Amino acid sequence: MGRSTLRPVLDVRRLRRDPDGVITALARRGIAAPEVTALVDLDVAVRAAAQERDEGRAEVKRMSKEVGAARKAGDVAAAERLQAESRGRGEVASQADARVAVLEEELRQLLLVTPNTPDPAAPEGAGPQDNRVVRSWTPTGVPFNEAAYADCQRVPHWEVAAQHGLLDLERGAKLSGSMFPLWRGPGARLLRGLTSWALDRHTTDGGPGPEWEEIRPPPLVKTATMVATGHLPKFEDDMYHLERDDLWAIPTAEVPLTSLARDELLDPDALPLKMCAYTPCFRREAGSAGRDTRGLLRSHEFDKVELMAVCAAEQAQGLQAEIMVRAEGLLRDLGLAYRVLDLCAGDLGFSSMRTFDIEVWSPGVGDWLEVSSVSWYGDFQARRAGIRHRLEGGGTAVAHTVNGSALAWPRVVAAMLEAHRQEDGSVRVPPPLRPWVGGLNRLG
RNA sequence: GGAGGGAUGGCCGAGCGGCCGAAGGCGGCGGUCUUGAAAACCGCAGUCCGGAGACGGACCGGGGGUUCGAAUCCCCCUCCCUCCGCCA
Repeated sequence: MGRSTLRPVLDVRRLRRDPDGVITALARRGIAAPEVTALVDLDVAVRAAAQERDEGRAEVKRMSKEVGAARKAGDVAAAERLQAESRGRGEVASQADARVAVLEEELRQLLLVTPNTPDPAAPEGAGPQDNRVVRSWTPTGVPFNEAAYADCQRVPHWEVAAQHGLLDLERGAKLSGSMFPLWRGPGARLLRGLTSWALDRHTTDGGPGPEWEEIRPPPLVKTATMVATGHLPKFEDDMYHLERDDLWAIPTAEVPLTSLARDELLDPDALPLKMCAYTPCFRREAGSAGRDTRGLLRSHEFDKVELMAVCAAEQAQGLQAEIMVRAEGLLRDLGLAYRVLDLCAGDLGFSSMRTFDIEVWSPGVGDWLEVSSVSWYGDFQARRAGIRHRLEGGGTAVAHTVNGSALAWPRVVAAMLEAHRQEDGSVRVPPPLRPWVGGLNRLG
């Protein structure tokens, strides 16, 4: 009988082969060595018990065949003697099996909450302050200078939005509570236009590489789907859960897109699987109440267009680079200054090996706002999700996954409302976006 | 919500206590034939775990049970399909 379909995460064999390497790698993100050695010890115990179980079962199988033969030969006495002996062996085997089950479950639970090892190329560091800025871009081509923004641009977007009737946060709160923005009129139109624009860009126009397939996944998913990407069990408090039907509201399209290939064995020529999806994203934001929550800075529900790829190991970093180019291309067309951060080991998300964040400058807020996070997960998620592919020379391998936002709209809109605000208070719509908002060239 | 029927390898589909890791087909790979391709014919080939290997074990939706022995029998769960009801 098989066991749970929820597999571990970190490759146990890697742990076995190179425990010191894993200890060193996880230390970079603050995991203490004893937590890793506990995993190694558990693995040794699992294998010892499994060997005992397997030997017992082999005996039972062999004897059972003899029972069949004895019966056929009409030797009832021999058959009964063998049956009795086999029964004893079977009991020993099932006791060993019970120990295996307990130990395996213990190991699995620990692995499920053990994060991925950072890529050696990820910068050293303990937290956000240590992230490295790898490049930045401004619409003028002049190096970024906070002082270069005019007074008319230094108005926070919630004021700009209120001025032009783009957002109705009070009524959003009336309907659903705070941090549930309600968009109206041209604001709603702008949001819809951005989504169509990005989807069309990624799924039809060239850009680097062949196009991405447009997907519209369900925004509510089962527990197994949330576990596959690493969002459960560790981050349960950040998720909306529908008790009655045991469904979870997705925090990002990454969740359903990754599970598209869950438990599948893919042909090599099907790779890379390149998917693009718009979805609403739901986040409880437990513990972040009052912090950076004004206007569109942080909300419980927002729209995002996501790019997600399932691929072979050697394709992963190229795809990560492609997603970066695509996400940055949108920001350039929107004329927004941005910078790219190479996240340090200590600030990396749970499942990630290497992540680049893209942040736009918000002159009204006076800060950089994260609008995209582009991550390479190695085989961490694919191992959980059971996504494998065949190899050209025969055999199989666990796939790699890569994804990134392109883009998360509320903060992009925030930056647009501020950076594109004119002397007269109106907001200029960037030309590339105009065909998607009915030719509208200004708000207000 | 009510009533039935299903879930088997990469895919489709047989099997319904031991000779079944599992017929057959499709798809894949390697040949033969061909100027080349197609067709036809012949052959090879499941996945996972442990092991240097020999080899051993697991896997027929998931979990549990019966049995010397389970894809096959029993129980529970999940999912899918059909019909009825309701409905954007």
